[in-house]
Amino acid sequence: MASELNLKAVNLSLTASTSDVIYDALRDAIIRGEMAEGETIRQESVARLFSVSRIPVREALKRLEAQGLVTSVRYKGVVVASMSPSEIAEIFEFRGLVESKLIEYAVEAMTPESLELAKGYCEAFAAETDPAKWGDLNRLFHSALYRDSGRPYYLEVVQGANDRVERYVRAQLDLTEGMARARRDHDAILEACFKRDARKAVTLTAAHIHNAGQALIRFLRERSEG
Amino acid sequence: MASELNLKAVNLSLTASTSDVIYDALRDAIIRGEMAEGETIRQESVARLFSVSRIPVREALKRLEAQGLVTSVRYKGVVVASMSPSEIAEIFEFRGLVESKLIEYAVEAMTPESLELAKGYCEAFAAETDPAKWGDLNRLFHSALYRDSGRPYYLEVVQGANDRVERYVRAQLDLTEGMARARRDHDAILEACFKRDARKAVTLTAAHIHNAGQALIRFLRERSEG
DNA sequence: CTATAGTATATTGGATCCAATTTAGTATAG
DNA sequence: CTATACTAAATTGGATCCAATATACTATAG
Repeated sequence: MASELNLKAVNLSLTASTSDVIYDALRDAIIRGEMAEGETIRQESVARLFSVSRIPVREALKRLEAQGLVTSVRYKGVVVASMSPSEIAEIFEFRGLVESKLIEYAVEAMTPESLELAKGYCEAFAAETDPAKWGDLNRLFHSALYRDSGRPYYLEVVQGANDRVERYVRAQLDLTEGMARARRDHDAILEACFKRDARKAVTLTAAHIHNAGQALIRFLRERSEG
Repeated sequence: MASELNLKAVNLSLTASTSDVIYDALRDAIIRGEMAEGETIRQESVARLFSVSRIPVREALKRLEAQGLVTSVRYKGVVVASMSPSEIAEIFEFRGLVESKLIEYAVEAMTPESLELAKGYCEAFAAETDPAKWGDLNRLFHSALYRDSGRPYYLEVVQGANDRVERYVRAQLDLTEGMARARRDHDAILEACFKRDARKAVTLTAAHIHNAGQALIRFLRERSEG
């Protein structure tokens, strides 16, 4: 009978709870840099924003805390986590280690669809003129590349690492050299993937992340001085 | 005046909330394998256990969910997460990748205190006759080795990875060959550290984790068949 | 006797209320 | 005028209550 009514079957057990919606929204806002680091998040103001009580807000905040995106002090509140240059450097180093492995595993297994997907994002990234969208396209491109790695846990960990530095990556891309460099790097990595040259893809990926990290640290140091 | 009263100064802001206590207790129980995988955790029963309301229990569960130690389905409840052999294998592979790097960074920087600490845990592990304590000592030994790596984020990630497989590692150590092998591996790794032979420590660590993973997977397959 | 519909119970998700603590503001002693 | 003690407001942590949903149970039609 459902077929007659032309209904799309959705598993209601898996629909998002209020807490989930708030978690996603806050995570997004933090990652995108829409909330300044160190800014305190008031339970009541978030609750008002979504017209709900503080209960689901608190649950969302606990999850964000577990992911390291906010830090919380009892009876004082939670603040958007901030990272020192050395912490940022460590995350980039870590990403280099893990994402190199991911691309190695993925290149061999990469399907034509994934290659086309990556190509699409790569081109969209290069063509995009709105800086606000660079971050998303950058991430979509890399995700497409790692898609066939067959390593869901690695992907989960890398996502967590990227979440923590995403706001800084976006800042770095805004630098004209940052974006130009990223475009060139992406083209080269994509080409290596098309050629099934895992070795080269690994080297390029490691260098890509390393360089982005270095440029970012330089940028942050300059900004803090000047 | 505090000095006269002979009080120990503690930062009250940092004391554990009810939610924290419950989180720690549940995490511990899950990791140690005291709760069977697939077992559902009822908010009310946990709340009664600690003589509190369900609110802090729910917050603790959200954190556990964010760490992947439980999975939750709306209106049904949360269950202790279970892992397939391939998921377990992936985690061991991942651990090999990251912990190899950790030992590499640590060996160069390792202080005499850390070496002594590791030695102490290594000996305690080898001498321990109570299988229930093997898991703790095993982890303490490895933590001591990585302590001076200067990579807090790596350590955080490795802890998360270990949390997910700890219960299986404990099962594997219970096998007589498992424990014997672990003792030998630990001795060799420790010796390499004392000799400041980073290269060797890396190789041995990678092999140690790889072998433990292999033995575990074999054990799990045998058990599921027989 | 079985399968289905309907009902009661158990459980989770969220709202509201109260307690504990911090923070901002005010008064007062020196 | 400044530093400290006190008070009031704001904020978080937790308890209790209600709503939404799932599960177990019962009755009934066939």
